[in-house]
Amino acid sequence: MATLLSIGEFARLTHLSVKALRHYDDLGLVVPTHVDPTTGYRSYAAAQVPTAQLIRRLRDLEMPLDEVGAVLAAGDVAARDRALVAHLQRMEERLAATERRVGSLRALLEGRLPDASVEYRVLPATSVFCAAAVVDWDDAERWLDEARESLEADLLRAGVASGGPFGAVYPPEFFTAHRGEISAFVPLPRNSSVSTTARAELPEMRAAVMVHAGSFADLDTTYGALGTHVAERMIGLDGPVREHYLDELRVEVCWPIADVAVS
Amino acid sequence: MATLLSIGEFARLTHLSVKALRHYDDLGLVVPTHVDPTTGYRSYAAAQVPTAQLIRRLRDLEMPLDEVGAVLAAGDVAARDRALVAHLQRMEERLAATERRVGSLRALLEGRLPDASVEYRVLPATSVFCAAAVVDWDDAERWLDEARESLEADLLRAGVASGGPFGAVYPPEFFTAHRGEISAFVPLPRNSSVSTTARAELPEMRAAVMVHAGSFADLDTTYGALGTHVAERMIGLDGPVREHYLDELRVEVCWPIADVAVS
DNA sequence: TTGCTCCTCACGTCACGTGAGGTGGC
DNA sequence: TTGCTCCTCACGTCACGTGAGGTGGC
Repeated sequence: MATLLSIGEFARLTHLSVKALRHYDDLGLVVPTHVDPTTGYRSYAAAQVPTAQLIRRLRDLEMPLDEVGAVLAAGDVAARDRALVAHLQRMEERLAATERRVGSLRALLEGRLPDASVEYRVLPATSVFCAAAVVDWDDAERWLDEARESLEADLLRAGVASGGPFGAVYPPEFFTAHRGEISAFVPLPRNSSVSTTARAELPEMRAAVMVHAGSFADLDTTYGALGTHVAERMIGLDGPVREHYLDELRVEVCWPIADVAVS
Repeated sequence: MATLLSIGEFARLTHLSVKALRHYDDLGLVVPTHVDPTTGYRSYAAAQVPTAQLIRRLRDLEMPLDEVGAVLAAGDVAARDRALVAHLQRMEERLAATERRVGSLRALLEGRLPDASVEYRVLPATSVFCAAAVVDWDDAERWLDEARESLEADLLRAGVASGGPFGAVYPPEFFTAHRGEISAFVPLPRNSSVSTTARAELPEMRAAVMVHAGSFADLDTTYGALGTHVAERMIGLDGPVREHYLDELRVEVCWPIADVAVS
């Protein structure tokens, strides 16, 4: 004879609102043990309190409801813990991103803007190992990290050293629609003869180049300075932008420009 | 002769999506300096880039758009900085809350549940200084802190010491609808004769009492244990719950029960 | 002429919250 | 009989994203 609780009582015990509980019922996350067929009144068992407490904690940590469902449905403790650890890791990443963004806001307010100079350059056609995928704006950094690892593993397998810094190509849609096909690449040494499916050729490109130094959260200021420079001189093209990741702190941004450009 | 940029170019310079830019135009946050009357094409000035960069940073930090608008419209730097500092402070509070919640999740998963015992007690009618307001669930902790400060200031002004721990009364709706009229109170000494508008009488109350020790993020587990205890014995009433804040770590939760209850 | 960017609705997303309008149990 | 809790739609919120369907400039 289990103790049954009305939805209002269950709400008070679990600190979940009645509206939230009905929503979780609709989604099948916490289904009342009994529903009166004529009135529709929900009755919860006291044994359902721990489930509700878990959901509340996961939601407090902003886990999406479909992932909450996966956690609840996880057959064994190991599968459940994997999902939980993955979420906690994402939260930590977001936390670190927030700190960088606070720094970036401070930098902007204090007028610490990039003062690097613009240089015109012809990037020669280059053989590369390349990985491409349609990626959402917010997933780009994560994807890029993975692509880098994968490409460096390819280099190792092929037994060649890289012929230059890791980089990526971003098409216009990536900036306008915050989603587009990014290509990540590692240059091969000149005259390298490896041939795998990952091998590709980057075409020659005339570019206005600016080196961004500092946090990636500030990268837009370099885009602003470089893009404004190019727009004022009316030499910009609509083509893809190339970035070269020189080291932890410096990114070379290469903005496509017309042939006519001179320094 | 300022440089004009199409919405696509402006998007690439600022790292804001075209859809977001149109949204900000609709809200009047970044209005293009020129809109073609026949085609509706938007043209942005290079001078609008810094505004866009500020918005991007504020949005990255999850500032709501109406507050962003207030920041942009702030007449002087002092007003702008007040709004920014207020937001950064809220972010820090949320960050601290997240850490507490991670701890709370760990505690639940590791089975570190409250094992305090339930005690039946008659809380006598009490004279108090009282502050009440309709408060949303998420604002409750902040409101309670303010109320406490204000009530303690009242005590000082009246020249009396408190007659017991600070506390609050929560009506059923507060738990079921996550919004309701909370009353915060400080007890007055017995036979105190101060009379101000803030003075009120808390009625006598029969209660099942459990002391919660630990983080407030875990308070629901005590509610679960206490509420289950009361429900199993069918002695619970639908009245308001009273909490007494004994010290930084301990809260006394008083659940209303029927007269018939005995231990 | 063909793409391409750009335009404006209208609707979708996510996790509920907010009423409207109505019914059963004490 | 009167409140009270509970019920089910239907729509609102927030900051955009996702198409649909269409037009101007090179």
